[in-house]
Amino acid sequence: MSRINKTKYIILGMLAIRPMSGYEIHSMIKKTTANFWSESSGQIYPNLAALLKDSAISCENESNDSKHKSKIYALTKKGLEVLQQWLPTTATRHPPRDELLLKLFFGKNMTEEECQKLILQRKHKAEENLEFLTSTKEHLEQQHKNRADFPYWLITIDHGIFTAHAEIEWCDAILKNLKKSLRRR
Amino acid sequence: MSRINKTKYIILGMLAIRPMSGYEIHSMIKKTTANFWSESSGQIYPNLAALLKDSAISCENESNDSKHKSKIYALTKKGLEVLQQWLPTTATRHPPRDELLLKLFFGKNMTEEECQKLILQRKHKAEENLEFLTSTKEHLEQQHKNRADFPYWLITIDHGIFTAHAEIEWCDAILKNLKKSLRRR
DNA sequence: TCGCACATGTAACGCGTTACATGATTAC
DNA sequence: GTAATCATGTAACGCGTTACATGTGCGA
Repeated sequence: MSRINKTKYIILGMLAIRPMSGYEIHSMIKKTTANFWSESSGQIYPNLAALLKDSAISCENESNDSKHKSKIYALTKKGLEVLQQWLPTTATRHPPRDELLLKLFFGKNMTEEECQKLILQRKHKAEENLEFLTSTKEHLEQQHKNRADFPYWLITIDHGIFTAHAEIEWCDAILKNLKKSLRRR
Repeated sequence: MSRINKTKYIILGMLAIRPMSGYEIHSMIKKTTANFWSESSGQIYPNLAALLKDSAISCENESNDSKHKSKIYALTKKGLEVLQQWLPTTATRHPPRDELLLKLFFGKNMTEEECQKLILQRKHKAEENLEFLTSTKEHLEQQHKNRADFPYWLITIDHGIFTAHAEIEWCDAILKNLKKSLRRR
């Protein structure tokens, strides 16, 4: 039951921002929700077709200004209702999968140097991510401050920032412990 | 490529702790790695068979003391090598999926009360989890302090604790903002 | 002209969950 | 007796990724 296809909802949500082509939806997802949600085109196009069939979205063939011709989809009244019905329902957790933690759980079977290396990789990723999120936040505050979406987008970015900070602190804390035990040998 | 079956590795890792039955592996996973990794029996049993075929594990039918008869699996030398080869390789990220963040990203299409409710649900979950992790940590420190596994298990628990704290702080921060804007209406 | 971004799609594949089947033993 | 736990498995299903196919327009 929890394995229900949510691609439809992210499509509806994106089209609630403004009408878009499938390609635009995909790039939007990669640009804005990459930290907490991803979709592949292999999911998007079939779901667009299904939503169209259910008349949750409408489609207009547009060759906008002699440029690339694309299918511009728009949310219908029914589509908005479907979205609004889903949004307030309790968010289900899909099973967690953090490969680094799994490896560290079995860390006894590695050298401590190998452990250290894995943790450092994670730390670097978190630092990069933090930097990216911070600059995205600034950009958002400058460019889209007055959009109705703005406060909600900020919420998701802040989540990433809080999480990245925690990740870095955790890495530092356990790296310190590892160094201690490495020195003791 | 990144969709490679990791169930085999968690099985090998668990058997590196001590020989176990499939059922024990499953309960162990539910008890110890639930926060960052889960497996269903539909994954475990077929993978046990595959590992046995590859002679990465061995199997002994044991009816231990007239109790339930179960198949006790043990890691072979080859199995340990497979595990040790995998562990130090860079941990790959599987695509993230956080349904709450997705919903909040589209929060414009909800009432702020609905948003608030969703966030509170998350906060409660994080608080419960934090409590559970803290008591688990205490229990571990009392009971398993001298196991070689202990420091590594602690690392994964600490990750959960750091993350839960961050989650709670984030919830509080954005709830405060929501309340402000609710009051402004 | 070569590559990149734009643009839409399909097919294969397999991972992982859910649900079910079966049966023993223990505890109330 | 009947519910819960121990214990092992299988089958269906579908989600999601990867890879591929196809083609346009633009800039270096």
